[in-house]
Amino acid sequence: MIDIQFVRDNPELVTEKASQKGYKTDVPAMLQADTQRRQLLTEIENLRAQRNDLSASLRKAKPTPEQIEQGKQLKDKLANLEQKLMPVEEQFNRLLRAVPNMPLADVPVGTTEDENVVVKTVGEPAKFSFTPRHDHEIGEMRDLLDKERAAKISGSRFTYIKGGLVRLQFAIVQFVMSTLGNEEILQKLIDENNILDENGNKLSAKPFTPVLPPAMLRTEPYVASARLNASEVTYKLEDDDLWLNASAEHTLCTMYWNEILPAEMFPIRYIGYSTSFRREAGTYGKDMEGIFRMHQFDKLEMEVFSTSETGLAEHKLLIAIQEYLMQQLGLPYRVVQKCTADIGKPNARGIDIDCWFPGQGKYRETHTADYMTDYQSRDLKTRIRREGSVELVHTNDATAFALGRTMKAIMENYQTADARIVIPEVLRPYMGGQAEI
RNA sequence: GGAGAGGUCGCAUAGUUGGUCUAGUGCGCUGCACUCGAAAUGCAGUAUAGGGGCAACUCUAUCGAGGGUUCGAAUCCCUCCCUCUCCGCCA
Repeated sequence: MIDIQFVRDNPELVTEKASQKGYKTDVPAMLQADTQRRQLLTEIENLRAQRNDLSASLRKAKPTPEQIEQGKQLKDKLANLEQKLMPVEEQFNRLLRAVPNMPLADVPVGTTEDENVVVKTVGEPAKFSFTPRHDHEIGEMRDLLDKERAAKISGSRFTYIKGGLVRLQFAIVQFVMSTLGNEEILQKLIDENNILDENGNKLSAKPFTPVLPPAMLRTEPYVASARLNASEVTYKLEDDDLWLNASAEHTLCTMYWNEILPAEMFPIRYIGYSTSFRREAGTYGKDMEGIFRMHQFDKLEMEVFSTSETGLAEHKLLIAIQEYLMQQLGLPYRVVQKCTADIGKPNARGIDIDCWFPGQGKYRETHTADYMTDYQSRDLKTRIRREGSVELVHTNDATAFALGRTMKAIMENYQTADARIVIPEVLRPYMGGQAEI
C-alpha cells in the first residue's frame, strides 16, 4: 500500500506515475473520501470520549436513570455515525489500494514489455557444429525428462525429472547455498560494483541464511504481501484457507508480518528453496514444449529486508549476485531494465535477466529482481526499531535460480552432438567430479 | 479425527460474580538519585496505529480476529483463527 500522506501531498504526481504503470486511479475521489472519513472520525472520537467520561463517572456510584438515558443517546448517535463511516471507509480503502507503488526516476516509461531496455549483454551464444536441440528432445533421448507419463498422472505442464538431471538440480542448489553463504564473494561483488547506500556507505557483506520455508500460506498474510492479486497464477486449497505458494518469496516476505524488529538484525538476507506452483491460466499453447513453463518447479529465491537508505543498494547487490551466478555457470545472458508497464504493482524498480536458449535461438526470462521500497511492508506491518523511531522496512526479492529454466539453459547451452550434457566446471564438485550427464 | 487447556502492553504473569482495568505486578530497558566506581536500593519513564496541534500536548482504537448483548465488556454470548497437552492415524 502506498503512503496516504504522500498521496495527499502529491496528488497529480501519483495519478501520473500510476498511469505510467498502466493503473487507473481516482486520486481526487480518494482524497475526498479521505477528508470525509477524517471528519466523521473526529466526530466519532469526540462522542467516544464523552462516552468514556460518562462511564468513568459511573465507576463509583450507581448510574441514575438520567445518566443511562444520556448513555443511550450517545450510543445511538455513535451507531448512526459509524453507519455513515463504513461506506466512506470502504471507498477510501478500495481507491487507496488501487494505487500502485511509484516507479523510481530511472525506470523507463513504457506501455508494454516491448519497451523494456536491454542494459547489457554478457557472454557469447555458443556456436554449434550441429543443430542444437531443445531440452525436451535431449530429455527424451536421454531419459532425463518424462512429460508424457507426468501428463497421464498429473496433466499438462508437469514432468518427471530423472537421473543425472536430478543430481544437477541439487548440485545447483548446493552451489548457490555456498556462494550466498560466502562473505568474501559478497564483499568482492560489493567492491567491484561499488555498491553504496544513500549515505555513501559500502553495503554490508553479511551472508545469506538458507531457509526452507512452508510452501503454503494463509489468505490474510498472502493478501497483505500484495502478491496475491492474480488468481490465474495461484492454486487455492479450498478446504483449508491455504494457498500453494507461487514462489518462496511469498512465504519469506510475509515471515515478519506484524512485527517490529531490532535494528541489529538488519540487513536480513535469506536464500529460500521451495517448490513453486502456478496455475498458468490464460497461457494455453504458450511454451508447451520442454520444461520452460511448468505448473510446478523448484526455485531458489533471495529475499532481503533492509532499512530505507540501503534498499536500493540491496537491490543492486541482488542483481550483481544474479549476474555472478550466471557467469559462474557460463550462461550467456542479458540484463533488462523493466519499463513502468512491466515492473508490477508493488515494485518501484525491476530488472529481468534473460538467458540465451540455443534450442529456441533467443533470450528468455530466467530471473527477476524486484524492489518494493516500503510499499509491501506498509500492509505487512514489518517494521524496524531504530534510535528514537519505528520505521517500515524496505523489501527486495530476486531469483537466484528457477531450477527448471536453469537446467533447460544448461541442457541447451552445454549439449553435445550426441545429446550429452557437459556439466559447468563450478558444479562438478557438487556432483562428485562428474563432468557430463 | 477424538478429548482437554489456553491466547493480556518486549518477556513472564494478575485480572473471567461486567463499572476502583483509559489494564496491576515482576523482569528487561532508559533516565535520575545514592556511590570514588559498581552492585544493591529508591524515584520516574518505558507499546503500536490513527486523528487534532507550530509545539508542549491531547483525543480515539487495540487484552488472538470478527460480530453481538449493555449506559458501560479483558470480563457475558456467537462465529472463526492460532498455540499447547493427551489419544488415534501417519512421513
